[in-house]
Amino acid sequence: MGSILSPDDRPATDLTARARIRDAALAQFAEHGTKGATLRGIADAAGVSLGLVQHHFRSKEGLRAACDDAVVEAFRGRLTRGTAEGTLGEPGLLGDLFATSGPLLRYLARALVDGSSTAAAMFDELAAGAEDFLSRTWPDRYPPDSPRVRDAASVMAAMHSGTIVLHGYLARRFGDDPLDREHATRIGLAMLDVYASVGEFAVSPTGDQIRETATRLRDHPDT
Amino acid sequence: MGSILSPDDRPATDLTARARIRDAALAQFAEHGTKGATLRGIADAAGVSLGLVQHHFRSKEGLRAACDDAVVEAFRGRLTRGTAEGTLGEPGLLGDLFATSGPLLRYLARALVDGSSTAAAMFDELAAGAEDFLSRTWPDRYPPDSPRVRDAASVMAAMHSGTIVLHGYLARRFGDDPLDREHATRIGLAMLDVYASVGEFAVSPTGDQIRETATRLRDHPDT
DNA sequence: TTGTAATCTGTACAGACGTACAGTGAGCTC
DNA sequence: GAGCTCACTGTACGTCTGTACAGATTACAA
Repeated sequence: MGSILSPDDRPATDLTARARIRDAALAQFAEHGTKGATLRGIADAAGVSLGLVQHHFRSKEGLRAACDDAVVEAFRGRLTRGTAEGTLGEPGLLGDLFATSGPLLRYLARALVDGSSTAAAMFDELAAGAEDFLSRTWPDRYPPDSPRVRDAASVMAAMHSGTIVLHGYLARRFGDDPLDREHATRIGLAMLDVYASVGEFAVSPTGDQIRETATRLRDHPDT
Repeated sequence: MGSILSPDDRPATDLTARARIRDAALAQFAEHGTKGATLRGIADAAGVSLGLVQHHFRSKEGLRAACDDAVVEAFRGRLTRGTAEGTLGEPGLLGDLFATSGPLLRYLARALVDGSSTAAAMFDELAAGAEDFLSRTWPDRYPPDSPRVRDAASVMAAMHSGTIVLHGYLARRFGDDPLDREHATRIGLAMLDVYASVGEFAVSPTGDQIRETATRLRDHPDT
């Protein structure tokens, strides 16, 4: 049934037509966006007629909802487990996430921009995990529910999601698509490098200076 | 002429029709994407007829190119200056970037995902700046043109761009849109927080452990 | 005033889109 | 084997889209 959820080696013809349509929709939505993808294009990619797509999913919105469901189904275990273990916000999870099936992440990346409620929920879950991580690791710096931890966690979620949303540009610069399983860890390792180095920079005198300038600019927005 | 480039206080009716159309297109493209925005919707928003849009920009692609030109025009000075001063990759520039006109950044964020050559060039410029910054600040860690600095700079560019691309989610969580000038510095300050803290984490024993796991996973991709 | 170019409007058209629906055939039950 | 359900196809319809184009209006130069 899964096709994408449990990548078996069976040829595509062995899949249910319904699953084949959903997989094709996942790819088309990911590549062309919600508006750009067409039911006829999806039907062609799945090797079925336009009518069958309607028969199984009623409408375009219904098909999109089915794609959303497939994503949450695939990520549910991973996310809830991450939340339970309290490791959701730690950088390691992102690498784990990258190890997941590429098509799903590609779809999620587009859905994040096209604005689906599922993607929004996932972003919030990521931010909540980051908030928990920050508050747990540096309780004095990030008191739970403080504005500071809320801002930092939100931005952290956006930065990490950004590497998924913009994976196409990374693929172009890397030579390999980082969303393919064999190069999944490459983003994670680079992120560790960035954090280690720019982290040094952030606590350096120059970093303090930037922080002061920004703070002054925020409190006294003149010139 | 500028309208967006030099925000004067004159009412919209004082602007050239051509400039009004371009401004409306910027906003519509930013909100609905290249595919989702329609020439009729743009014409309505600008208060002109559909025919006039064609007259001034020939085609939808022509209008999009004009929007791209407006963006590079607005950013050219800023970016070249940043490159000359060698400050393009430093975190401070992002705050500077955020202080620019909101509509332009919103358009750029969408263009980055919809895939315009202009957006791609700007991403590359950002990555090149980050590469320069890393190599200049930590020459031994990031030898110029090494794979390591290339990976780190690419991911850094993606993370920073991510805060722009996903600004809608930040706006929802912040309560204020961070792309409005008065809250421009909020993202920058939060980023400094994230870098300072996660930077500590990245060089901690736990960070080393994650790095080792990821490296082993990369070199020996078995279970 | 006449002529010419630029600005601007309205209509018309071909194609692509989502959706509705009649119809076909295979499998299954009673 | 009659009846039924379900997977599946093909066609048709109304709407929306980008584009083309004729014509009206204005600005300006000769």
